[in-house]
Amino acid sequence: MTTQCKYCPLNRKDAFIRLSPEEIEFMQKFKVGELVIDPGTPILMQGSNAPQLFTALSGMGIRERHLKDGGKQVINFVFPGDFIGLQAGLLGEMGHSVEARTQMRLCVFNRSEFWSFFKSHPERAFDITWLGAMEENFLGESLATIGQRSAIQAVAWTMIKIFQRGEALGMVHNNTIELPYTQRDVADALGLSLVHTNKTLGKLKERQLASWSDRVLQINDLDKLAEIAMTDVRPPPKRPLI
Amino acid sequence: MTTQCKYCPLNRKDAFIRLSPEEIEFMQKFKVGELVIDPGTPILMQGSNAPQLFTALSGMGIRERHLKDGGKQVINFVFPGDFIGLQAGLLGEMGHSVEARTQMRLCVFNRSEFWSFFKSHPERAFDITWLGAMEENFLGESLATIGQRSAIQAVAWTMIKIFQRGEALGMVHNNTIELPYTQRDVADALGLSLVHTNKTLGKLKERQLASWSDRVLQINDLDKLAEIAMTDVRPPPKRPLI
DNA sequence: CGCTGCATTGATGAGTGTCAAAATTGGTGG
DNA sequence: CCACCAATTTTGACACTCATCAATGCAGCG
Repeated sequence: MTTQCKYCPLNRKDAFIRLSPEEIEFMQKFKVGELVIDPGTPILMQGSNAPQLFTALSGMGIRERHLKDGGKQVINFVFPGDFIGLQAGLLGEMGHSVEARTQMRLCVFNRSEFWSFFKSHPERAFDITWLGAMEENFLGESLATIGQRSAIQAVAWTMIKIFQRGEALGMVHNNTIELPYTQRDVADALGLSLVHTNKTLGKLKERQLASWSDRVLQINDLDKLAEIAMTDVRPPPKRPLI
Repeated sequence: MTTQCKYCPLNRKDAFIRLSPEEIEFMQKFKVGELVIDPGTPILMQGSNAPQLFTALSGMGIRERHLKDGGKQVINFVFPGDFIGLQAGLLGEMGHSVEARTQMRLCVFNRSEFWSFFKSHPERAFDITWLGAMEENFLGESLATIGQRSAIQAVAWTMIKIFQRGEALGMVHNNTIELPYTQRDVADALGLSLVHTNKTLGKLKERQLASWSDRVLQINDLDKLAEIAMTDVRPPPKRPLI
């Protein structure tokens, strides 16, 4: 088998808390395979009761919530190492959809074993809950962004968040990171119109703070960006890997 | 002792999954006491590493996130049965503050026992994670509200959510529920200005859909409200009680 | 009885949304 | 290699929701 957890490249990244050999062996039991999907492929659908859960091994995507009128709200961006399907596993129904934006490689777990996971390995159950709490924390910050920050503050905040996540994963080179997202994605994440998002990004470029074109985001002045966004430049803490 | 879990009035409400006598006995071991606080009292502070966690036994409050410029975002409203301090217990730091809006009675747990909680009772650990996932789900919906819905849609949505939570707790009589919140709280929850929130509530009253004055919210036409809010009138599922 | 906090109302303007079209990019097939 | 098409980015003009400012009313309270 070519999909052994002990060779999982994520476990070596310093974005994550290193799994012990025992933990790796344990996780291996739950892993039922790998899945490679193309950009645009839906991974989980809002409202669905998926039989499988995933961890993103590589590639990027988005979490989005669809509204009745056809509009959508981007909830978060999906990076390597993200656990996908927590709500399906616990609530039996996803509150949002997850869709690939690049080609992605996914680690696949059976939802039916989710419960035994909790019962047999409390440390790992704790880690799952930890991830849930982190996501809750992030969504609270996002709420504050959409609700309280102006367009330029919000866009600056988003660029910082994306950049710092990428940095922790070693995706940043020369203050530069390649992103598969469109300006529409960012607009939908911030509750702004596409046009206004575009113009706001233009302002950041004018001011030499950040420029995003040709799928590449370059951060020129992180501190000044953070000042505009009214946020700290605190890198994300190490996360457990599921 | 007057604070026995087996007499907990919440456990009889049909908003909650009934705890078995064994579970009640188990929870009793973690309970270290009760706390009664006045309106306006902070329960947990954003950024703090609280040694204690709580369950709201009675009364109401708000979760709010403070911004550097003095603004604030209300994250959610706190109702009886809500678990308070998940982030402190897991992440070691609260992402938001929690503040009482009425007098509240709180069930107090020691954070130091949180871990043994996970280790010794996986069912209860699962329940905690379930609550976290529900909160995450709700915050996603809130994001969609603030980001995508217009003022009147957002206000209608909020009234529905509050009303339905109250209903599950038996706080609704004659389509009427008493609320301790101010219009400022709602404005801060929706990222709207106080003035505009007031005027929007006025519109709902004009249209005979909902009226909120003298601390009492009356819902006249839930279905039409839901139509405006672009949402379903699905009551919240039963929750576990921690 | 004069506070103080909250609700209410009107007037004005800024920040964003909407509409429309052009420019750019990337992909595809001839 | 070019021509064409679809998706995305960019730009300008205009409209409108919502924020801000300011004043009044109203109730609770020491």
